Amino acid sequence: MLRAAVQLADSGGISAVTMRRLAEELGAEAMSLYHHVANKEQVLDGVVDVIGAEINEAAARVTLPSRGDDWKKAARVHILAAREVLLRHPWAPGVIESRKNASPAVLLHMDALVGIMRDGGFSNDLCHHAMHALGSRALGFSQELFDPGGGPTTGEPDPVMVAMAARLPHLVGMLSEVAHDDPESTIGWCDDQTEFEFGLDIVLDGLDRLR
Amino acid sequence: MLRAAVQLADSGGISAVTMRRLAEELGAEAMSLYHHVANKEQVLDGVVDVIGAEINEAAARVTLPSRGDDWKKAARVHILAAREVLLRHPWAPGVIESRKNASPAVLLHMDALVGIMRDGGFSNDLCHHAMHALGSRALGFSQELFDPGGGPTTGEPDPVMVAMAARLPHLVGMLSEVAHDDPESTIGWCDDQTEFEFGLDIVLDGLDRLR
DNA sequence: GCAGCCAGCTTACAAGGTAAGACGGGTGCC
DNA sequence: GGCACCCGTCTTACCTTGTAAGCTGGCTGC
Repeated sequence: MLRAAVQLADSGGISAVTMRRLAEELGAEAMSLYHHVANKEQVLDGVVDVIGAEINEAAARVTLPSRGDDWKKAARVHILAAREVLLRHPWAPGVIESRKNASPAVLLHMDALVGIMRDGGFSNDLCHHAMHALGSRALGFSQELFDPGGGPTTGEPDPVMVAMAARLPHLVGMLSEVAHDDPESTIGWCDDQTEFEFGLDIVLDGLDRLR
Repeated sequence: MLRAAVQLADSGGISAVTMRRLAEELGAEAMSLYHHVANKEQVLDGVVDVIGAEINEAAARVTLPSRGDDWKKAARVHILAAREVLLRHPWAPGVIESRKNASPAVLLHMDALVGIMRDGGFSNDLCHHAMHALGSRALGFSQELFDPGGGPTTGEPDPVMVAMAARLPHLVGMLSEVAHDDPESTIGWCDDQTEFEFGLDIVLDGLDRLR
């Protein structure tokens, strides 16, 4: 059932996951699902856990030594492994963030990350701050604020936006200079690999300095 | 209409904002609203814009000089002003993240932030990276991964969680040492002021170093 | 005084989650 | 061998929500 839900989301986005469609996919009726889960929330919890398990598998494949200074490299590949999984499931970040309860699999991932930091010499207190500072980056994504799916210039320019642009001198100046290449390989708008790693490295470097 | 929507969300969460309830609040019928907006998405866009305007007002009240080394302090108070607004509207981060299109007011806020960085001597390219590295922190929040609303120990311990704990040595060790004080003044779980500022400072310091 | 528009209203529909029970077949106990 | 019980499934139906379609009454401009 959870596998089917992941498949549905992969092909049609998370909104494609309805109890009826899920049941249909399994050759059953919607209400039959309720003998296995209490409600849809539990389905989504389970889906997150499936993704979490996939992340743990991926992370296990790239484990590096993490003693002392090595912690940073180890944490980095750990996190980037998680990111690779999420790139295959672009709907997952949203679902993960919507969960009220922690997924066991995701907790395992976080535990491993804390373990790496402790190996690196972090105090428990610093680990705690570090996990918060990383936030969703620990799982391999960083929610971008706006996400113009189609592309920057679909059709003629919006007159409201043109009027707006005059009041955004810095932003317009910045964006006109910085072209957004490589629209592939992204989760969101500019959340491409480069930007993600840039932000990640800032945080990891900052933590290393505090270590 | 947008004001009423914000009020509804403030008192009952974002799920309280339905077209029918919104209309009722205004002494009208649901379908009447559709003469002013094309669909509910536009209502939410507008709501974000209202919050964005509130943020800009708050930020305008605490502007600091931003030349040279001062940029960091200026950016910091700018961002913390935004955060204060969002603390009054805990449902807003979720709505903001769900938007497909940028809100003019939020763009103004980001433009101001870029302006501060440029004053500080950032190149356009570094500004761009910086905005991505900040992500939602630029607006004053950082989505936490899990959000146990009620509290950590509601009722007796969940047996599944107890079994799980044995496999999470680092996490359990860390959390048992680090008690979570001050559950007030939070948006999410541990996203309290301290953690937010910790993460923010790491990023700002990292950017300052690259400046 | 009339055409036309504007903003509201009524009605109705299509999803979607899920409550309430009917049903059918297998199991364990007498 | 028979019967009570239970488990998993199905049918039906309800409620909530967004929104399509079209009616209506009053104001405005000619």
